[in-house]
Amino acid sequence: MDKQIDQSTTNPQASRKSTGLRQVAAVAGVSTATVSRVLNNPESVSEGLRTRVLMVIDQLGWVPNAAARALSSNRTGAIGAIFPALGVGDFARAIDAMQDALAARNYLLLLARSRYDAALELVQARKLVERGVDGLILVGSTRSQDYEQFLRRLSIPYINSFVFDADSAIPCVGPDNARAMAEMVDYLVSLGHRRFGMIAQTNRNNDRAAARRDGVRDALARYGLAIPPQAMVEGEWSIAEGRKLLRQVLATSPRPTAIICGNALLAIGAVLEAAEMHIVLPRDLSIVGYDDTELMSELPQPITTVRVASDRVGKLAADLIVDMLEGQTSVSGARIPSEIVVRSTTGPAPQD
Amino acid sequence: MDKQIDQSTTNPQASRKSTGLRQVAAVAGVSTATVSRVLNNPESVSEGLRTRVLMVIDQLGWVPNAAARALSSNRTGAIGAIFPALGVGDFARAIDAMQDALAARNYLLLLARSRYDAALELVQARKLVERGVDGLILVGSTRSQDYEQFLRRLSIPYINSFVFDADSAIPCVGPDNARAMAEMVDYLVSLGHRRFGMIAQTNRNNDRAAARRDGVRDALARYGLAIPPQAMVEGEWSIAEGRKLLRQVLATSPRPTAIICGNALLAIGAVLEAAEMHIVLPRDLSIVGYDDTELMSELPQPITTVRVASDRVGKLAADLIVDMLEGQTSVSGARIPSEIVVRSTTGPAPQD
DNA sequence: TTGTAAGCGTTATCAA
DNA sequence: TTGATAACGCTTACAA
Repeated sequence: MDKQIDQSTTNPQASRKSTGLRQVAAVAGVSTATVSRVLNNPESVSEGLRTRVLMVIDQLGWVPNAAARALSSNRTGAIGAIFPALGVGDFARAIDAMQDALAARNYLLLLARSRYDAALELVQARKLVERGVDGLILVGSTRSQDYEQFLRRLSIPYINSFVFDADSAIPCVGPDNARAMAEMVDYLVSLGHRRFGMIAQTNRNNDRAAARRDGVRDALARYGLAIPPQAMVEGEWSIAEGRKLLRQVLATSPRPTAIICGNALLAIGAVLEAAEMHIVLPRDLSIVGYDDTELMSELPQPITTVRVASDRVGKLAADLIVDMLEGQTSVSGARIPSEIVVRSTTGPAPQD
Repeated sequence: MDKQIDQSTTNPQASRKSTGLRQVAAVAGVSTATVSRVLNNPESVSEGLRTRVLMVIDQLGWVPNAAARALSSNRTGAIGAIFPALGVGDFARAIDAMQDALAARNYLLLLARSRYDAALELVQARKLVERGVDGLILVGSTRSQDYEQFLRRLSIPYINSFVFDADSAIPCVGPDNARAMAEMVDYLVSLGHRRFGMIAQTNRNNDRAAARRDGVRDALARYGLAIPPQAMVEGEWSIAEGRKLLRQVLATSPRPTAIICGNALLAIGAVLEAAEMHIVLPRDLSIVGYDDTELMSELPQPITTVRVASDRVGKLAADLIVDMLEGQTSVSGARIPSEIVVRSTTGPAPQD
């Protein structure tokens, strides 16, 4: 009796440890090294042993312990990404694509959110590094000194996304925000517009928004034009703000004939508010946005906007960082092209 | 000279290993156990040593290695969550709140996406468990046999979110989907509606959508009413589908006077399409949605809908799973209340 | 309150 | 191709 009861506890093989690589090795009658090789370097094991080990693994239902693996190999197979927001337009699409691309190459995506807060972003980066991510995907390219220093000391690769700078020392994957906006300005000027307003996305810790604003400013300057300070306002990311800010911009005199919005929701808000003010687009006013979400084309008045293939940003960023880790020779960034999608909110400038 | 130059490389202390807990201990003149305690159980260390150790940690810029920690303690401090989609309405809000709540309690959120695919969800769950998550937050409560078995064998806790079932053996945090819809039906019936149509979200691997549909059906049955098969259609999650399906439902005869949509985008599409068909809401037709995104109230015609505090779902789910891990006594689920938000798309049923 | 030292479950080096 | 065995960087009995 006693013996039977105690068996599971006293039997050294059974009791010592739950199923682990050691147990697999014991049952298969091979060394632990061989089991490990079957997983990480199957070609280096003879076929006979390989199939035998795989059978035992399956039979025992063994699942390797990621922590032990990470500790021993100094790699986790996880990539960290820090986004200002996760559920928002282009980021959401990029994240989906990124996750798929990483999964396809057997990496896990660890997501963090910085809320457009520089200090929080550094905290998040630290946490991800603690977790042992093998690489880091960041958004933008402008950072604090502390942050720069932290990154430089890192022994893991990282890249910038949603920006593109050919001269950057670290790889970038994204659109050229300034250029995209410059193209939009070219288009509007070609329609005869000379008086502009802008409902920009706030610049706070957002170099993409800043680049878009600069792109507009510089492009206008090339035509000898400028946006008067009162007609240049900023908001975050909401329809309500777009509505409010449109009224603000239209209150300036002389009234702009074209208004450039810094993101999709601001543009939607502006267009909806214009309708409520009985302003007819594009007869009385042209409005454009940035980012081409489903809403931009499905609302009663489809909105002219800049389209960036965010899913390509995500996929390429993921592939790039993995390439860097796996020692590909040619790892450089990529400029994701942007295009102007002309819809019904833009037309010739009204005659004075 | 030589000595100075070589110091950093030959000094055994400096060269042997990069900064680790051992080095911190050496520099602070304490044992490794004390350093560990300072991090994990600060009260058990005298104040003098504690501050000394903390200074050294800061000075050396030491970052603990999560893998080693996990291996040694058998806890990772990570919670896994699997959502059908990440960037969509209520899930996006819940994820944000979840992440904040977990961070506040020093846990990391590991996100995975199942795309409403049952097989993929099980794969994701396996991966998260391999990674060593301490707990799992799932969406819904209906799963395949394999999946159920996998979860039962797990030694870590898990919970269901976005559903509520008081009788469930495992904790649920979410709204009562059926009840929310039943309340909507009560409201519409009280307005005199008797002929209903439904643009449901597809049921495929989505027990929330199924519950909402059942909720509508059962509530109508209590009034002796039913939706004819042709007036019951389903779509995924897009404005375009909402538009198309509205036409389909309105083509049935007799024409419904009230149409219930299974999610926000379907409702928005239906309302926009109605406007294009010159159908005046709510005079000619009432339309309601589910989920209260910003768009539901900001579009030209604000839409009557069900509001669920998704951020509370996220926060409570996070707190609940951590409570379970930290051995709180009373861990039970929570029903998150829902409410009907009446806007301009609903009114008395038109007279025949 | 503090220290000693034995793991935790893998990988990877070296020999065979 | 395979096997022994020493790390990997922490946590945690147990002892002092």
